[in-house]
Amino acid sequence: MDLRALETFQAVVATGGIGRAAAKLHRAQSSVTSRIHQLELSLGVQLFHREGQRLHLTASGEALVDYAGRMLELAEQTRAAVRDNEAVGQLRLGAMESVAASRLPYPLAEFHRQHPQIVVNLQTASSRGLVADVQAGTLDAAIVGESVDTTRFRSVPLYVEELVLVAARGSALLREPKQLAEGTVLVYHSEGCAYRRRLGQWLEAQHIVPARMLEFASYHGIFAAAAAGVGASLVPRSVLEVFPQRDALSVRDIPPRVARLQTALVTLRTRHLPVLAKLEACLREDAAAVRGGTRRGKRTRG
Amino acid sequence: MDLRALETFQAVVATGGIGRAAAKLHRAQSSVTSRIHQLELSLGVQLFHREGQRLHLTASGEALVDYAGRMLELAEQTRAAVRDNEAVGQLRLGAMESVAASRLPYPLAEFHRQHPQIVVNLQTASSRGLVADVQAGTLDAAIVGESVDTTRFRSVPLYVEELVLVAARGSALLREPKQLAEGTVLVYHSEGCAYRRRLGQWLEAQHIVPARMLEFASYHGIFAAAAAGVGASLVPRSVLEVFPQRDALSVRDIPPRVARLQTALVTLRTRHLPVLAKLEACLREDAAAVRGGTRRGKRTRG
DNA sequence: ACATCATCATCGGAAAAATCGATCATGGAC
DNA sequence: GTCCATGATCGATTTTTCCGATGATGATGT
Repeated sequence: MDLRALETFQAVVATGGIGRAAAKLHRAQSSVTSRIHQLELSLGVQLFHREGQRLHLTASGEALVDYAGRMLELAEQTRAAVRDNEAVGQLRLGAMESVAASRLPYPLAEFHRQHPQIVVNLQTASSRGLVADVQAGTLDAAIVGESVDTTRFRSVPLYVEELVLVAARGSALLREPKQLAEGTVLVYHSEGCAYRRRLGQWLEAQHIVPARMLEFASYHGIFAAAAAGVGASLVPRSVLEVFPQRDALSVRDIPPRVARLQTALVTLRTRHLPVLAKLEACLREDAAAVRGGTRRGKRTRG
Repeated sequence: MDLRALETFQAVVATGGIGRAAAKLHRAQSSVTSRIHQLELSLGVQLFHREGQRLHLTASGEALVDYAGRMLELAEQTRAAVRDNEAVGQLRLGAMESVAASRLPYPLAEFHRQHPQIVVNLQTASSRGLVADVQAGTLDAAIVGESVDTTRFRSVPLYVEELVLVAARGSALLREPKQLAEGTVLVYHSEGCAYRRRLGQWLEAQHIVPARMLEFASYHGIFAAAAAGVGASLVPRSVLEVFPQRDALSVRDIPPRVARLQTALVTLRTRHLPVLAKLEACLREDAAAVRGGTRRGKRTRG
């Protein structure tokens, strides 16, 4: 049984003749005849009763009419369903460097696995810059640690980052927050960085003014400097976890109120891309898995 | 999209690999690869994400898994449905000569159209003989004008025959029933004939004893003799209607109580043939059409 | 009665598709 | 590094599908 044979059969029934069906299907009459015969053979049943020139449906044939219609309909639905699940084009996604480094690799891989046709354009910037880019339409979506105007933006909570103080293993800087005033604080170079702002607010509330500040363009730089004993920094624990030489660093928690920072996927309410919903699904699923500690397929290498 | 391609796809998903699917389907690995590629091409969609050697379903692929299952299931149902509607074998049907001549041609043609594989073995005999044959198992079913024992037989009412008196056009025999005593009465040769019995009862009730009786083996004989002025006979109007030279005959009604005779399809309760149900359906439908006067496809030739 | 038309079946060859076997490419395991 | 498992690719072969021509059959028109 073949879908094309069913179509042929349906055409013969609809037009009431093999010749007319052949014309309708732009095929030779002999082809239609063969096809019907083959269908009858494969079903082991006579579909038409031939008396002279005219064809009449047999009981089996009448049964098949119904099922053929259903099968072809389902085939059409299948094509449509598969088509609808196929997203094409590109997706411009922005994220904070920290998120891009620690959180995104897995869900983005998953997304690409599910939608190989989508070209994901990932840019990193500060939270404020990202929100501005989404607003400007330069980005389709961004993952930020900012709270945004919910009238213009749609904001889907994703990960809760926990900020921790890090410094070289054994460094005196972590013993008490006040010690930070004596040393160098390593910060991300952009003013729009949500973590840097959080750090600034915390220090200010405690009337701590660091002796020196060093700006870095990447977390690798910050970690390298911290590990070398240059100073201390406030970083998300998730980023620290993907830092290869994290054994060279000491970590110190800070009060949860200051430490916890919600990140969210932010999109313009006016922009509705079907692809975006798929990406959002991947991210939410991953965030949920991270919260539950059961990220499937996660490979922990020795 | 092809059902075999869907099976292949399903096998690949089930076994988790093209090679294993090929083994399962007893096909070469390259064939499966081609088939999947062709399926992807025909759907215009990437079903698997190839990273290195392993295959992962894309979102489109996952959608197809569901639909492929449904399609193959429906295909199986189709095969089953068509098979179930296919009846094979032979059917031994008995009928009174009158019914066989006047009523059966159309519904039997319809039945044969619907079930070309069934060999219908039609025998004519008297009502009593037919019932005996059904009882003996020589016949699968019979159409008779008898009332039968409903504990052993199943009886489905079909046609109501109307018996009429016929004789040569202008014959005096039809003027009054009593005239029959003066002439020759033409009867069917079997004692078991329901019509003949009805005639006998009627004449007896009126204390009419025909001068002569002639037995015939067929209605053609009776009609020919009647038309030739040999005598009168009591025949079903339906048979008269299919007699070509009916213009040579005069017809006279008799009281409905005597004239009307119900025929029925009789089968043994212990015998259940699926084919028989189909035949019964054809006969009932035809009988209903005759009652309603709307027998479809009936061709009245000029 | 005869020719004509419409219809479907059959046949042989051509075109297309599916399959196979062998080989290559790639990434992981030892 | 070498093996091993896995798919992709290629050319040859087999199978399937299609076409065009021809034949058979019954209805229609003259």
